[in-house]
Amino acid sequence: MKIATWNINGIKARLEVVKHWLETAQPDIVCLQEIKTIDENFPGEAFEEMGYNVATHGQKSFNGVALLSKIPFDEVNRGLPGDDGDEQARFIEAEFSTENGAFRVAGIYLPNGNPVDSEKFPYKLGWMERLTAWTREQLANEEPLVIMGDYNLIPQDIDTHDPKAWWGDALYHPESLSRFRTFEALGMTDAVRSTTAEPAYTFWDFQAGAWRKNNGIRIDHLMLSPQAADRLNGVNIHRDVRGWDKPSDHVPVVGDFAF
DNA sequence: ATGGCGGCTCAAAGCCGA
Repeated sequence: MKIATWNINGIKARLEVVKHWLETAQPDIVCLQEIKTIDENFPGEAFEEMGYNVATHGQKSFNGVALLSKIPFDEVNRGLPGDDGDEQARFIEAEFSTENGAFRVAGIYLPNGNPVDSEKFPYKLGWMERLTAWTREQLANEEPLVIMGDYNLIPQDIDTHDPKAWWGDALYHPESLSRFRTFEALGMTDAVRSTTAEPAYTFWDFQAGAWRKNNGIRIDHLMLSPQAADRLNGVNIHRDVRGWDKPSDHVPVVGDFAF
């Protein structure tokens, strides 16, 4: 089963690109981030015509996540628990069942957190702590769990073309990394890094010729519970998509699982 | 060399992203 994450940077501007990618890649489950629209305006019919079930957690103008799945949802939950005052749409998760058992998939758009001297940075850190708390609860179920999305986090030097330039940014900051290490220490495996030691970027800025110069960073991740990691056959970053017409600044990351 | 974008919106210039 192919399970994918992709920050599309606006569904209105990206619908044709997303449809084309779905046709070529044929993923079974996809989480989209930054749909940038309310649920009512998400073009769910376009994906239903392609055989997907659709669930969204949208928001006007900014943020917003969606799940597309060729197998039916057993249950869908929207919003990251732990802060009733958080109105940003950044989290959706669903339970699925197959003849080989149940598994859970969460799609996240983790806050950027810049600038670090603003209220956005503690919001990011708090969001990461809430994600860790939710994950700790889920792991007690001992089922395959994939938490994937735009983490807005650079795990190591190798995940950026210019570590010195990025160090101290909210995406590569000791406080952000501290929360990420705690999350990993629960037993969550970074799918890409578990299969390659090479640089493998997932984002190239629209500005400054970043794509042409391969000035990328790796911030889109599939993080796996032990039971999901056991069933990982492989993972691919579809970097060619960055070179298509009207691209997002992120590319899809696809895990292949023995579910 | 250095700077270079793109999507969103009360629809123009301002906010946001990473």
